[in-house]
Amino acid sequence: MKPPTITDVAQEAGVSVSTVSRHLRGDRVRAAERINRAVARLRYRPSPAAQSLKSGKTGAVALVVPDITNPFFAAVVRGAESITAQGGHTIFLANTDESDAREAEVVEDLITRVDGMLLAPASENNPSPQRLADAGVPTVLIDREAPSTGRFDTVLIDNHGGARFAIEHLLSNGHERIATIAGTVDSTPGRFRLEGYRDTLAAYSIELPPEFVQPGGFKEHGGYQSMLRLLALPDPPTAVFVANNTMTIGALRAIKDIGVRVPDDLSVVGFDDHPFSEILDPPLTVIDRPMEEQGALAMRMLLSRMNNDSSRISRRVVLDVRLTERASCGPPRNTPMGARRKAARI
Amino acid sequence: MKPPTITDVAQEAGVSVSTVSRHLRGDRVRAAERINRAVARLRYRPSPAAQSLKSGKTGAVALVVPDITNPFFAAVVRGAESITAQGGHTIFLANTDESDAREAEVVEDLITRVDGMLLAPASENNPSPQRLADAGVPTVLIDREAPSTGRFDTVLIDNHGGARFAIEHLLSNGHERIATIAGTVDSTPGRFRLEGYRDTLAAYSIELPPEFVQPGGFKEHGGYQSMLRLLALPDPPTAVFVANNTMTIGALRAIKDIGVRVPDDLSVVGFDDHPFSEILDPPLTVIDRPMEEQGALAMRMLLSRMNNDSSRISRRVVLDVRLTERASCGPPRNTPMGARRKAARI
DNA sequence: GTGAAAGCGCTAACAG
DNA sequence: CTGTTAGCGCTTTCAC
Repeated sequence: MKPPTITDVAQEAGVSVSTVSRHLRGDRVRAAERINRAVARLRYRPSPAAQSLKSGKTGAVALVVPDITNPFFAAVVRGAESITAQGGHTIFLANTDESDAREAEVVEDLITRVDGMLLAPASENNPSPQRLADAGVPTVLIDREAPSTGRFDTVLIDNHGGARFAIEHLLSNGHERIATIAGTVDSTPGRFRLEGYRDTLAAYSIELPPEFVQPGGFKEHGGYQSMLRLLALPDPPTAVFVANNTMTIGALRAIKDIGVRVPDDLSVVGFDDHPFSEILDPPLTVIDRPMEEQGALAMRMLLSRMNNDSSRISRRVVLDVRLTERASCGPPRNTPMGARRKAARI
Repeated sequence: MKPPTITDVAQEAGVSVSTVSRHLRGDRVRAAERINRAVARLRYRPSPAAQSLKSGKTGAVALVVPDITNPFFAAVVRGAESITAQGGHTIFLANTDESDAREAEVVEDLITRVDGMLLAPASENNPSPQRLADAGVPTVLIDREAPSTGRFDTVLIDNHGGARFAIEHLLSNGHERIATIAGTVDSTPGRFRLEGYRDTLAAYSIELPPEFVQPGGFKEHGGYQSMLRLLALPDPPTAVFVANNTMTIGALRAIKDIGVRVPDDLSVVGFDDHPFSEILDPPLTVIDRPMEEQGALAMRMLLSRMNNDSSRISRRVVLDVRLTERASCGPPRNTPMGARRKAARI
């Protein structure tokens, strides 16, 4: 019942193991046909363990993301897979659930099992990229930078610009009391989307109370809680920029629970599109980006690193984002005088 | 720059490799402290390739699903991970995109890399489970059965009953012209949800035109197209049962595009809950099930198979589902006489 | 307790 | 073009 080995195949085909090995790896061999038959008859499958013990290559790459449920990361996976499809690399997918601790475990475990890694670190003060570098595992960072910036190939998007687009869109609708539900602030997208929010408001000389920035940790529940707090403010915002799609789901649930109307009572802009965005009532205005391309690009860069490119200079790509306007934004409602007065005081 | 081996550690600690090996696997050893220090200093990590070449075990299990984007499968993953967390098994996740061909590739590739597999086959006439059985890889099927039913441990849900709950709910609202957007009909859930629909209608002596069954292939786009076709019928249904969550998204998009109102013009019941279901307008009535439990249970069964349990009899678990009533169903609207006449003719 | 040594299945010189 | 052979890093007898 033990699986057949290359020796069994060699015997069955009446050749030596090296001939079998050569044939399997593509060399021209006389006994090709006989070997094929032997392989088929025995249902021989080469042992990856033996292969990688010998060659030092595993034939696999890992793709580690904070949240597979998020359609953004799902798209990244598709993009990455589209590149490996033809070439013979297995992709191992792993989920860290936005947790540094979980990521450390996962990376530690995968580090010896793969030839390269695509990683979207849970946070910026996260040792994983360094571990990978120390272990000599080619690594490309996706969407999030490493503490020691500049040392890794990275595929980012223009988070700061995206936030700016969102805020300016709200501004152009006449809003000033604009709040944000921020992501994990020590992650690249969380940080820059928040900075984009702040810088844009500052550029328009708008000052807002600190409670207008609510942390949502990129999780649905965080979005829900944050929106609840925002809505409970004595002087609530007339517009909210939510820094990712999962938090937006939570935020909209809170909005629904409270009975606030969008966009009449509150305008909303999300970050990252989602299949559901269009069927919401009203459809959601979002900042969108080339998701699959981000995954595909990252995989191409990784493959190139793994193949040869040992250049010391790391590449840092920043992809553009754009505003997809739907119907969740409108002019601010008439604020009661009391609210106005308080607003003026800030 | 080569990674340190167990020999390096042995040298550094001044003991033999076997002592190091023993210590690492938990045996009591005198030089424990010294070995630990050597391991740390050298940053030694055992080579999984060498370990599994020797032991025949990979320390990994695979979890292969048709669509990671689907929150149902995401929940299954969480459930499965919750079981392995403590124990030392790496989980490799893989996506087959509802494709038999892709699944064959993925399974073929993983078959030599793991000690066991959790698989949700893309369809019932799919050779993968058989391949796994032939290769002697312990396998537990999730949500979908194998052609040779009864030979595999399987964790299912009551698809037929779920469909019945949905149809009876619609019936109790006064609907008779009930259509369905079916999933992949050659997959277990697709088949039984459709049979549940048919059997329930038959039990109430309701006959409907064949166009009332539209295939959606479990994909969002399929749901969209199917709903479009349903709505374009000269005599459209007053209610629709959509056989999974992703198709429901597509169906609702079509509904929105056409301008049909839910539940006024059309009542909708979905299968499988989704974070978005609650924030839709109206919130969606769905058939719900214990998703994480399905994953956790499957993983427990797999682990038990891998550990010892070589009993020939396979276990087949069927979990209950329930109707989560929200607001997407109501009484049928007044049908114009023309429609009535045609309906009577069927 | 510990060490020496035999392989696990495969690849890549090396010598024909 | 083909066969022989030496390991890759580790676990596990087997003797001590």
